[in-house]
Amino acid sequence: MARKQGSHAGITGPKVREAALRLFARHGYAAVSMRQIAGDVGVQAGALYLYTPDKQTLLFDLMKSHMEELLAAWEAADTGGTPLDRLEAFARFHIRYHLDRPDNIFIAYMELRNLEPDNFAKVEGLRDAYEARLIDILDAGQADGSFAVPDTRLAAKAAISMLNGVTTWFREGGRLDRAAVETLYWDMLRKSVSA
Amino acid sequence: MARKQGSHAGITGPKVREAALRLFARHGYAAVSMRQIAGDVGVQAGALYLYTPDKQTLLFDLMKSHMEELLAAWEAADTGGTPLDRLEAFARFHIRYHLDRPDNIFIAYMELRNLEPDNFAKVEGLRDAYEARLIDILDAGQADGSFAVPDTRLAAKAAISMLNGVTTWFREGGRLDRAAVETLYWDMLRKSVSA
DNA sequence: GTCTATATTCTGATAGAC
DNA sequence: GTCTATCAGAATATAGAC
Repeated sequence: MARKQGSHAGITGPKVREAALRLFARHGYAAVSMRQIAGDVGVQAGALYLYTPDKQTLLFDLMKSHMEELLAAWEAADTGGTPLDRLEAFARFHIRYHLDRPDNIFIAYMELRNLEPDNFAKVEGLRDAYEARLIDILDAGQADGSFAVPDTRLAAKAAISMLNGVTTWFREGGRLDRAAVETLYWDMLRKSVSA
Repeated sequence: MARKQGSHAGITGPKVREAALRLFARHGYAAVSMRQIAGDVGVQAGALYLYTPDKQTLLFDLMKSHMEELLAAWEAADTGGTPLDRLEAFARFHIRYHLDRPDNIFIAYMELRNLEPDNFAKVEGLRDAYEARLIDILDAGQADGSFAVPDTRLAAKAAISMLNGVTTWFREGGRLDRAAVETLYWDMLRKSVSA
């Protein structure tokens, strides 16, 4: 990365990232111009290039940061216990984390195809690492008989797809509140892997 | 729609739609230029405007057609029976239909944000109509005690999210074949709504 | 039914003033 | 650290020849 690291670490750098995240999530990477991002931040288009070498790197940095923070947050949230305990912790963590950051999950799952091959491979690796945490839990439950999951790799993908879906429809102040949604999803997930 | 209906109904019209579908699914609506579509079909960019009034209408027509065909196909596939029978039919139909048309579901769920408000409302209405078919099945099962689904609207969304996920990772000739995938997903869905 | 040519606007990115 | 000015190319869409 050719960005001048730290030397412009004022307030504008983070604002550029925030604006890019919001706009990419809302309209898609390809549909958003550097001028739009600049306008949102309140600077001219040329000024963006003080904070990122190019548009592609801006997207990649956002996705990479998101996945790394997601992984670190789960490591911190995983308190151990029985496979069932851990699966519940995972489900509730995943929903809560993503409802707090709807823009992040949007770009993490929808802009993969706009990454250049090298960047794609790196982000996909991080995503696989996160999925592997869930597979480990399912394997443990399958081994001790608390789950009946014939294919834990497929089940992990199915579970994450289901949980991710919540961000596409949940709206604050709607028919169901966060706690209710969290519990309803956990209830379905728990039963779906039950013995 | 200002397109000259039928008068150019040779072979190029369908080819334009096929190329647009494939390219939009692969790279995203905003990232694909009319020149790329034209190049893929083997005509010049200007010639596309004989088959569509503009790029936006091309996207909208693809999404609308897909949703209408999906609805009609399910109406034909729904053979009735117990709620459990119908849910199994729905799950297997949905997976099979979408694995046969990966490009369609890709744009149907990822390009909504690129539709203009009027077009968005129409496509969302069709999507809601499809979802309503699943809600009906869940309601019936909840009423006769064969399912335990406290919130059928949320459950329908969760189920469709889970089933849709299959298109993001399934590859022909991979570790699992279609029949195995279909059965594994159905098994999870069945348990997730079980009493 | 497709072509070439073109109008107009926008794109990502850079140079250099202040 | 942000500005203005600008480059070179690509975007959608149209006009009119054949």
